[in-house]
Amino acid sequence: MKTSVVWFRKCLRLHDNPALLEACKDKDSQSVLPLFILDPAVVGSELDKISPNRMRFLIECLSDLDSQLQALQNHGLLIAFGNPSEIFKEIKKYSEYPIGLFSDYCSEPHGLQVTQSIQALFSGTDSSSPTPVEFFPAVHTLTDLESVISAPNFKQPKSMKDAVKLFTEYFGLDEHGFYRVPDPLPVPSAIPSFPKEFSSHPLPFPTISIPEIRTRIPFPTPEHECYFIGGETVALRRLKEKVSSRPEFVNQFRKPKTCSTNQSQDPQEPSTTGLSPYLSTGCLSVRQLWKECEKCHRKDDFTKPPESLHGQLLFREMFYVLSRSVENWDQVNGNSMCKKIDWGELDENKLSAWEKGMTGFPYIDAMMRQLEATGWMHHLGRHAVSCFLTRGQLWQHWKHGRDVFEAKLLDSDWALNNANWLWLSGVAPFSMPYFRLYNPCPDAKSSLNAETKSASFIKFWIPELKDFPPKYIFEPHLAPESVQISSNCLIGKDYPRPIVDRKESARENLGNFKKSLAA
DNA sequence: GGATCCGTTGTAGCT
DNA sequence: AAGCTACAACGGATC
Repeated sequence: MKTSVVWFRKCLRLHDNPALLEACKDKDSQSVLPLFILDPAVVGSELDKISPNRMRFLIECLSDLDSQLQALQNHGLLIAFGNPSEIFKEIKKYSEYPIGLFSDYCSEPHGLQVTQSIQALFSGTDSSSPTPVEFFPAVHTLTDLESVISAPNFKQPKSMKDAVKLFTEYFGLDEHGFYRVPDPLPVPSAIPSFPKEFSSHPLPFPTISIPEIRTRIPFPTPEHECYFIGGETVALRRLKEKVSSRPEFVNQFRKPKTCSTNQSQDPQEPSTTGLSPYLSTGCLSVRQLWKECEKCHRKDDFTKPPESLHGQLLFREMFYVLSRSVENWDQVNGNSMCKKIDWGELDENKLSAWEKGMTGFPYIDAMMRQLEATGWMHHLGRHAVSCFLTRGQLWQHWKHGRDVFEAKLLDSDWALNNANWLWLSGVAPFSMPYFRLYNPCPDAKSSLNAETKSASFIKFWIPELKDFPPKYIFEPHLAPESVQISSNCLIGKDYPRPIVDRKESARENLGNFKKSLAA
């Protein structure tokens, strides 16, 4: 007889959760302890390492998980607050029965280190019989990263072509040419009872309840900042609404053609699926999403990678493979995927103008204010603002932008965030001609903005410009003074002048980039 | 081994 | 409105 701990790590859900399912199926599990650990190394000891909005989203994920567990068990989620291996040390000592640990694999450096110390803890000589510890692979990603990167012929993928080759070999193809991705696992029909000694308080390790966490972060968040609500329930509903019930949308999906300035009735509803925050927190299984897209593809003709939704997921997978196999993935030094560019000294004013959405470039500023307020930004907006901050206009080191995204994005993901900054700043050896810049003022002629629809997006996030004629909305400093007066917004007073000349800075930066590459 | 091709999603200006 | 061409011109893979 044993107590099985199901440690929810990067997988805050009941569906397609092998750790939970196996713990429930295990004949020796006389009780199951569903556990989440709030790790100060991740969230900060004052819960201030990530933005309040990200904390808010996380709480909602945990709260949803808790109520779903309660429906299947006589108890809900236990939330511990501290260093995971210390907590497991205490759990082992305190538990009435031997502990079995069921969890999911984590590929991030901190996660790997934690996994290692826990494995050491459970294989220690202090217990008479070895206790089973299992970290299930291929839970947060489609592939088992360890087996991918340890394959004898493994080569780090640098393009979609490489990635397709790698994943075709890994999965194999079925008779219709689809990858043989296993079906997602079902939700367990019942969960063995909660171990009773863990339901009495206090426990010999720090715990924290959801209401307690709420009191410790700045609340309430204004309503318009809570567009994405965390949790598996919302994730599965969104999956159905955005993907499963829209085969035409899925089959015709072309990422570069989607609109970055959300032109639907709802100014906050993305033109894409908006599922990324649910993938990063593991409220939604990537395998489940893959399979739902595949079901659509089986009905009709469909777009192909890299533009398709499957293509987007393949990039995600490729970046995960790289993040696990490239040493020092988030560093400049010792990172084989990072070209050395002389970014010079940090310019606090430029960085802060960028972060606050006060650069005087409305498209850039609207994107950055949306990020600050809601924790989300369209992928092409991310391209534009990261290019703008680095090789495009402001010539600031990519790591500063990376840190801002890391703290604020609801879909923050260590592997992907670093990958995208390496790529967009031009330092990664992925195919990306460094001279290919994004225009921070994409005007009405550009394919990005048919007519003046984007103006409503910009006005929504930059109320200073709400009366401005769409003609000048991307470059308001070019509006004649009379227009500025009648639009109730004087440029340089009510809204900043552009902090750099966009063409001049681009020309200069291109030269600097070339110089650094030649050096 | 020099030429050529191509790269997740560019931009500007024309028809 | 969508599609074409020119722009500028890297670096790795392929021929």
